[in-house]
Amino acid sequence: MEESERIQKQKELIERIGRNNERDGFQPVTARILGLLMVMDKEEYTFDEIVDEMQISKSSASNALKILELRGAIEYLTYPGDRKRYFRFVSGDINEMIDEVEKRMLQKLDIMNRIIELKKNPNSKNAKFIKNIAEGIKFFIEHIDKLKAECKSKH
Amino acid sequence: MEESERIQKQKELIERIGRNNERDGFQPVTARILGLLMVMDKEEYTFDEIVDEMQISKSSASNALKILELRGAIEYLTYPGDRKRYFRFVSGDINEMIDEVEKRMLQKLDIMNRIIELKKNPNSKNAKFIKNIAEGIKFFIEHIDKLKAECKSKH
DNA sequence: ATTTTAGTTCTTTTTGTTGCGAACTAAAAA
DNA sequence: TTTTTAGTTCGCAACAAAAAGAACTAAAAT
Repeated sequence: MEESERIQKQKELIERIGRNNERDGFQPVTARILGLLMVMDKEEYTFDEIVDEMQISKSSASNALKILELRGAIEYLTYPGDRKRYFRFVSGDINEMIDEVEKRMLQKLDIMNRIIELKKNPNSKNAKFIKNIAEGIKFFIEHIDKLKAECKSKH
Repeated sequence: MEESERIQKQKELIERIGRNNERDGFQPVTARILGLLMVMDKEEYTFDEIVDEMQISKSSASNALKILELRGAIEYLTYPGDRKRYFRFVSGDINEMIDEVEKRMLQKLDIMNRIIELKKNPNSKNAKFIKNIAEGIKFFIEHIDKLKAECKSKH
């Protein structure tokens, strides 16, 4: 593959990652900056390089970078005698991802249990449906816990 | 607990479920109608009852119910000699939920692999980070598959 | 001391979403 | 045949979210 073609494909991938990250609650510009820092060969981008590369305003860049840093998705470093910040992607590990999935499942389980508690007739078809879902979620969460333990012992 | 208090708590729970469902990509009214059909004791609501209960316009109800039906979250049935549709919640089972989680993980894995493919230097720090995430995701997906198999044999 | 650099913060503009109401349709009832 | 019922569709107004721009700050360079 030619160099220019490869870079073109990297740019397209940033767009795809951007859309994917939006589903995790990042806003468009933020989502794509994270993509940039993940796919390109350059490992450290300055503020101005990001503004330039993404064709966005300084304010958008400033806000996006702040959010990404707070979420622990990126970090920046500085070099002596250079006032610029150098931003780079930080790898979040698999445990964090699993925790995220588990947290959402726990929230859903909590809701299901609350629905059941508030049912007048706990044997209605609807109540049984909900109980069944709650059982399934419980099963899933238990196995996620086992998986996390396994994951920890492996590393 | 008194009857009126219980119903009050059910209404509050609908609001909570609504916010939770919004995170799954449902819009506010849609998210809360799904909550209504999950928590209340009444198992079948007509179009007008939903309009009435949620204090929304017919058009909002119409659109929300269409979306919920297309997504397979609710269904409706009719009774002979009665033109009204009776809507009710349908339980999606745990396998669907697990599939959903797995699908998103597969998308992420695909993205990670694509990033690695397009790297100029596959041994850069950044590339190693990405490889590490990909490994973790692969590990997770494999265990999800085992879990699904186990889940199936149980039912 | 003034200018430049590297950003931040506040305000405005642009863009997108949400839900309503009015007009419509198709079937059933009167 | 006209009216009522049970909805659907479309356009619009109100609102919310995102990004831009302008004004600002603090440190460094000239």
